[in-house]
Amino acid sequence: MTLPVETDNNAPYLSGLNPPQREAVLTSEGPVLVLAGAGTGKTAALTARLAHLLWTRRAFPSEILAVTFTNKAAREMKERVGRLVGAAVEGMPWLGTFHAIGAKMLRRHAELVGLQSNFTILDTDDQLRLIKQLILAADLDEKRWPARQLAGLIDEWKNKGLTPAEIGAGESERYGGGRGAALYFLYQERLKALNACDFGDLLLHMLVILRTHRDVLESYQQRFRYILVDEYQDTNAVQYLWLRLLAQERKNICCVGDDDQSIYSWRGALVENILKFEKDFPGAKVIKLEQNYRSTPHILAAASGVIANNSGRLGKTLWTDKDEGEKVKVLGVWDGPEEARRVGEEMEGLNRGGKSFDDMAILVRAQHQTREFEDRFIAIGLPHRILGGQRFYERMEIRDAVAYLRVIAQPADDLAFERIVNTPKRGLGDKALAKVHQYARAAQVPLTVAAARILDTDELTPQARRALGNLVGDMARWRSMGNDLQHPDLARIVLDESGYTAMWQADRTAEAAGRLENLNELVRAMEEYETLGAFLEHVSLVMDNETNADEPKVTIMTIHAAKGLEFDTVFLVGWEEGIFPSQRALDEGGLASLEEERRLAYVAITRARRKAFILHAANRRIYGQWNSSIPSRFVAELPEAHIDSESTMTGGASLWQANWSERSDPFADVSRGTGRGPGWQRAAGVDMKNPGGAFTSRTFSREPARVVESRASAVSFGAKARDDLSLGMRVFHQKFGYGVIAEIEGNKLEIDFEQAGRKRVMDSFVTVG
DNA sequence: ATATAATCAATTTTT
DNA sequence: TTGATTATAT
Repeated sequence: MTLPVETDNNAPYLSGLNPPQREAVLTSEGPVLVLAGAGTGKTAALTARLAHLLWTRRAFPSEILAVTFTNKAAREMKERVGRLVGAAVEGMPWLGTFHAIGAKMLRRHAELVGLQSNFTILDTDDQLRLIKQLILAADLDEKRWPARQLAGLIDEWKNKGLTPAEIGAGESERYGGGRGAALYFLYQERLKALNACDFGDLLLHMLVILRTHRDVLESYQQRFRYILVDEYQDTNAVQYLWLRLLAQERKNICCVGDDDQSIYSWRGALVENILKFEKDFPGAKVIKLEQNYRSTPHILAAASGVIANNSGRLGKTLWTDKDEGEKVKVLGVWDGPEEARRVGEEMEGLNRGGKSFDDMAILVRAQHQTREFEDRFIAIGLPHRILGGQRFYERMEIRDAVAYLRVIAQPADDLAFERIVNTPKRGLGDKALAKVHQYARAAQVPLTVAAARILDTDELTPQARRALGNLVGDMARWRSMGNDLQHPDLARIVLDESGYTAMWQADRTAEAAGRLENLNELVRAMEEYETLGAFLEHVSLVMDNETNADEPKVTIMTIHAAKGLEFDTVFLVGWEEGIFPSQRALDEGGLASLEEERRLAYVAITRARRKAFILHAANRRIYGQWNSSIPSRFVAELPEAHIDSESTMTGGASLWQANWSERSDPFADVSRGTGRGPGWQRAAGVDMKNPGGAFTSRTFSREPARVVESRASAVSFGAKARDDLSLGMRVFHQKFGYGVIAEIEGNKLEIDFEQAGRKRVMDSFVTVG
């Protein structure tokens, strides 16, 4: 501390902070770990800390590294610091997400890993298409070895900070019969050839550079006098290694997080990072923020009661000076539709009582649960928005448009070229494209170059040649126009001249108008960026969509998406074993996963300011099958003194609760659906014979149901035809409706449909009717 | 080259 | 059940 304490205490950015928050702000030197419970004013402390460093001239804005996980968090921090210290934030070039900062650094040192500084950043979709090509080339069966699996594996390795050379035989065995590492290597080679990298590379390449180039590492160690990390419990191995290298020299690193809110282990986050902080940075000061400014005592007690069942916590005790408020309401209902109905009624009631729909949210465990509520709310006209669906930049039309721009900005971008070469349709199909590919491979040039050159040969059919010639000519023209045209104007011209806009104008489907609107919005968004390159960087890194808030709406979203948000009233739905905690987590990750699910429950409850509802249904339809369900074990973990229970079924909640204590493992004889494995088949077997009566099947049918032959296996018996069908019989088909059998050929039928005309169909797809 | 039929696979999600 | 993806038929 160089400045007198008094000066510090009077500083404007300290007003309104409680003592531990102040400590977190003022302890600027040395390693600091701030354990910030939910709703304890973490962001306030964090931004004040930044303001403090700047205000007291401990560092220039360019000397502070401040990393967050999401763009939203970065934006918010920028805004709030700006409010405290004025325009100085403008000069904070190193405040951003891990990936944005990684990209920024990597552009400066790209040549050290064999890239040019204008490399493209591929999104998951591009990545997957590229991997599919590799799998095809490697002569692997894509059925047995899905591209997604390899993509996931490569991602996992990158998250762990492993380059292809560092993949051991055991790891390599996880894909393609031991070819995992080799394919990872090929993938990286391919990326290099495309002058591209994926998200993982933004961090991994930089880690490699920092490790192998002392001068680069030292220059960053010198530059970053202070390092600040938000959501530290979410860091993965690469990010951790990165931070450790960068902080090694000055050791002024401040990490903020909450071990109880670690819910991203499935994408590589390591809670251990936060648990072992004191070991990593000896002499670290640990500061706990425990005063909660968000929720009522009942809500906090409910959340604490649940999370207390976890082991290995750092341990915090949240408290508040707010008034008691209402107890958490636990509501048991008969089935999913009733759950939606009750939530809707409750929300309308609150709204009549003067609460805005904006202050209410429904939190689900999995995205598909949103449907039930959407259906219901559309039916009753309750204004709502569903968050976390498709993002703006993931929409087809946006990706197409961006692909056009990428090809123009980056001629080596083969993936973008492939995407647009026949969109809109210009008669360049598989075989024409295959020729271009072949040429490109032989000549070792990008597809755009190959396309131009192949025009001089007679390889293509005349019409394909003409179509490709037009496209190549257009692209050349657009590229040269790029020099003396504003990029939004260029984009408009490209979209028009390519026929892309026309394609959607001609489209009479319901979505077409919206897509055109999106394209307009895209061009408008471009105006905010200096160059086309800067815009493309934004597109690949900043995948969030601004939701325009017009009329008040209730929000429906996943718990994951709700982290960091808060609402007056929160509805936590689907608290049933198998749904929450999710069966898959339980099956795959054992106790560790169960504890993560519990943290998820903790996050969910702590989103509520005034009132939380927790619902569970006795019956639920999952993938078309009715299943019975029992309340989540988390319901039983809620401390009784802080909840009000109600059940709309006779017998009430006590019936369920009793079930829990009577048997140590209530699932031992219950087949629950996981969607795979024999357990799923058993469950399906039970319910097929007893549709809608799942309650009975669970409680009274002790015998494991026989495995029912699925339709798929009947089909695989090939020519064996059904014996219940004959010529002239009237049958029903899902897609075509009713029709009469005109011919039977083994298991294939010719049917004259009343609406759709004559079709050939497999017999397993029709029912007698 | 495209439209249509069959098959598959269904947590959480950022960048 | 639904939707997305892939294979097949026109």
